[in-house]
Amino acid sequence: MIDIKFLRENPDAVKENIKKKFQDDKLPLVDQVIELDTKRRAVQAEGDDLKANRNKLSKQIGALMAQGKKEEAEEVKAQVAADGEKLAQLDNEQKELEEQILKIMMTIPNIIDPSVPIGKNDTENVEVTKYGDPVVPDFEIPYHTEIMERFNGIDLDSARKVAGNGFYYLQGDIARLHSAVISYARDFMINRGFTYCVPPFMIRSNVVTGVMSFAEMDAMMYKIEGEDLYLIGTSEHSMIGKFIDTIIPEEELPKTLTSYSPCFRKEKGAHGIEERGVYRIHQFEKQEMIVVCKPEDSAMWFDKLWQNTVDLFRSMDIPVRTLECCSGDLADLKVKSFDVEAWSPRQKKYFEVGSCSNLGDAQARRLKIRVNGKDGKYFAHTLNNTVVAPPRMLIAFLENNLRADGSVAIPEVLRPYMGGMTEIK
RNA sequence: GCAGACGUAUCGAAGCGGUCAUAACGGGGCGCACUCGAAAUGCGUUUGCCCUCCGGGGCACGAGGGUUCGAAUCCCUCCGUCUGCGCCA
Repeated sequence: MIDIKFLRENPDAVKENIKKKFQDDKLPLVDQVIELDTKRRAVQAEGDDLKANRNKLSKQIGALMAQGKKEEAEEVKAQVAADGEKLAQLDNEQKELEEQILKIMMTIPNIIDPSVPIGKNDTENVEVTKYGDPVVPDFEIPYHTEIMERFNGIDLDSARKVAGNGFYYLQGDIARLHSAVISYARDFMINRGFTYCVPPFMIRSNVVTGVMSFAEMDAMMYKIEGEDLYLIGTSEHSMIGKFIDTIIPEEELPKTLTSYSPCFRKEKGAHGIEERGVYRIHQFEKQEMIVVCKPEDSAMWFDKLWQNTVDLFRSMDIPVRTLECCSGDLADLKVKSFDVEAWSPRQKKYFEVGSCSNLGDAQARRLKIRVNGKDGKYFAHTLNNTVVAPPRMLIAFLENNLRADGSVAIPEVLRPYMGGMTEIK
């Protein structure tokens, strides 16, 4: 969410930004919200005057009552009552206007970074850098579930019976590998100075609306029946929510946290969960990183964050590349975003395994996350990035470490987490 | 889950229908004075948001409603904390 003051003073910049995101249908909203805002301020001014008057008269009544001048007090009471209806009406009007303004402001996209490439949708995302050689071996790489099944590592049939499509049982060495990756990723981030955190896996609706847009909420979040609780779609939600309504002393920044959680997603819309296997599912586990920092530091942190994911994958010898989200593919709350993609020797292309985002002050404004600085208070900047989401990373892992004889090599760094195993066979 | 108590600034806490909200009183922090320096002492300072014709004005006592001319104070709902009982990994 952008600052309405900024919108008021720079309507053209906001419109230009909307155009860059190819959301021209939202253009009229800018003038609309300015008009509503002007009205709101007028209504507030009028209401405030009436309240000032009421406060003054109420004080007089108090004084008169104290002196025992009952009749005079009654007279003044009548005066206050006269404005009562008008005041109630103005209050209502103001509230209504504020709601309308907020609703629109929530849909106006955040101002994107000047470096973001302009493009309509994900087909126009831009490759930034490749890391490692995308090797295609001379033997055939089977579909990832097939590799898993060879080791009796997955049971999708039972999962479908128990929970439906989009769930899985991981078993044996594959399940162990899954946990090993999470543990390794956790320690990897701890070694880079991040603080490990296990957050709540459910959050209240006010946190949900603070961290994501309505569209995302509808497509992603599972609601707990009869409670004001949602299952988190990523630990980013509870980790950013941790700072709701706080004023952080400037010297405590940056907050650099790495969190573990299961993630629950409806995956409603575009691709659904038709895809076979564990690529797109309703439940997965993820190691995440988030940063809360000063505005001037967020660009620097953005680069550090995606670099962490690249380094993690490279330490397991998986080729990756970074892909920059173009303007049209960028979620409304985001200033800039990179996907980290891993190489799939089977598909002979890269596929998404992580997403790194700089939200600027958009989440902070919604959640009231402020910093107490030398020159006053300001909204913090927030960022988040996937360290690793194992089901998806297992695909990359198995495909890239599969040998011609059907065994899977365990890279050096993971062995301590696998009880010393050097391969799965 | 049941019952009771509670939620006021940075912390403890007073106020329980108007004279109490930049909030009493106390602690802490910061600044100044005294001092060679420190301690002690003294003085000062220490919430956020909205509007503004920059004179001011409004809002906020966990959150949201209600009663009232007027609510921190009375009533209702919700959230949270504590204590006891119950239940549970």
